[in-house]
Amino acid sequence: MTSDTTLPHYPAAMAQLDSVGSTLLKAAGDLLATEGPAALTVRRIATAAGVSTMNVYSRFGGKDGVVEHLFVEGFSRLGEAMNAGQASDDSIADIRVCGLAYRRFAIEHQTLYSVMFDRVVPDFQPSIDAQVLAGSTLQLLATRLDRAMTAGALRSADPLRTAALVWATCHGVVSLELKAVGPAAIDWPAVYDDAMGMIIRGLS
Amino acid sequence: MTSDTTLPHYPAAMAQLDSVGSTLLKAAGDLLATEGPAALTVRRIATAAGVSTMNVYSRFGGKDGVVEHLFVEGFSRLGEAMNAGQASDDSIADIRVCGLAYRRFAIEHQTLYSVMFDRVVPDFQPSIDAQVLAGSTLQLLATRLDRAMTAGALRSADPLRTAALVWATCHGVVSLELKAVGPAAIDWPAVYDDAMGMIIRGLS
DNA sequence: ACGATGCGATAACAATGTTATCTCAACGTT
DNA sequence: AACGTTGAGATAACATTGTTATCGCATCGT
Repeated sequence: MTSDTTLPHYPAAMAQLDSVGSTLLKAAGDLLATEGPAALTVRRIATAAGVSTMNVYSRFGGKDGVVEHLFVEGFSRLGEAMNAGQASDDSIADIRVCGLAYRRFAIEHQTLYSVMFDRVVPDFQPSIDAQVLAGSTLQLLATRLDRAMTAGALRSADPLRTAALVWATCHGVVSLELKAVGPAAIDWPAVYDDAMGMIIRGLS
Repeated sequence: MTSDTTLPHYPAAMAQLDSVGSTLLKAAGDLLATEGPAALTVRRIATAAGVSTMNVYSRFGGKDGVVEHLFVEGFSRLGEAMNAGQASDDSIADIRVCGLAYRRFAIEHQTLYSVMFDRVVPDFQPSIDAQVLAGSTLQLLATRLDRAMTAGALRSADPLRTAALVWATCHGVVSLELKAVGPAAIDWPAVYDDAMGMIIRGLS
């Protein structure tokens, strides 16, 4: 629903992409989604886009440039997903909705999520700008938490630091679920629900 | 302190390693710790150990075999670290000590931690046995939580599921800290303390 | 003492990211 | 209008990776 409006932190670099550049990016995204990070090779991206290998270098400066675009695009889409549910009169319920949207995004876009949060592409390090943009996703959550605090539903605290805590908790559960560490018997969706309950109770 | 005793889940494969094999493993571990996952190449491991490349294949079946050994060794050492503080009469304090030991391990062994929890080595997937062993680390935490529950310090719940929740929370905070996502202004050690407080309060 | 066997080192191979070379079409200048 | 220049893009080359094949030679059994 926010797709028709301009996102506040949307990367400027994405706007000045020509047709070949955007085709390459789309091919890379599809490749990542369908075959995983191992399929993200320069040659496969180029051939999937129907252009020659060198375009990756002239447009993006190399493989890492493509990955960085996927990285920032991932955070933009994550921000959209968390922002989908609008604010209601129940600030606690809003936080729950936000958390569930977070998990849904991670599950539905596992490989993209792994590019954003794991070091799945060797030697790739997001630029400072990209990291700042990634961090700005926290503001969404901080705003929601601040509202819950002023409404008295949560105890007062630094909203940004609290947002980091909530984010880390959600990320941790999703992360372990996706990596399948721990006994297979663990009901991770239930653990995620437990986590949201623990967050609400622990911060009240 | 448990290094002179047999660990319950210590991988049997490590016991039947000859001198060359253990030298290779040591070289790989040092390489990983000092230069990061990118330095973990078959040739560098072998030359660092002073043997020829083929030994990696005859001993471990390839690079992934070495990585799997580092993987299970990492979880064994993590288990040791979390088990270092013995049980006291304050079950809540024990849990805090356990959590702090977890963070210290992750910070002190960042690259090993990334092998254990990020997909930092392309195409490496731990075997089922290794995953089970990794999951068994949860038992340590589950035991501590169970004691706190029977002592009345925490509300009753499935200990294993609660352990998964606590583990995921700690992992999430450490993980985001190590990856430096989010604003640089965030005081992650403080967030970690917040997390432990939230856990205790949220599960009481 | 001689042949077989098997281990290990060297070399070869496929695939990766990246860089260099080369071609040729489009443009400006006279 | 013709010619030199420039620049983009494709092909090919290069270094490095994991892995496999080949070959030599020591060791063991008979």
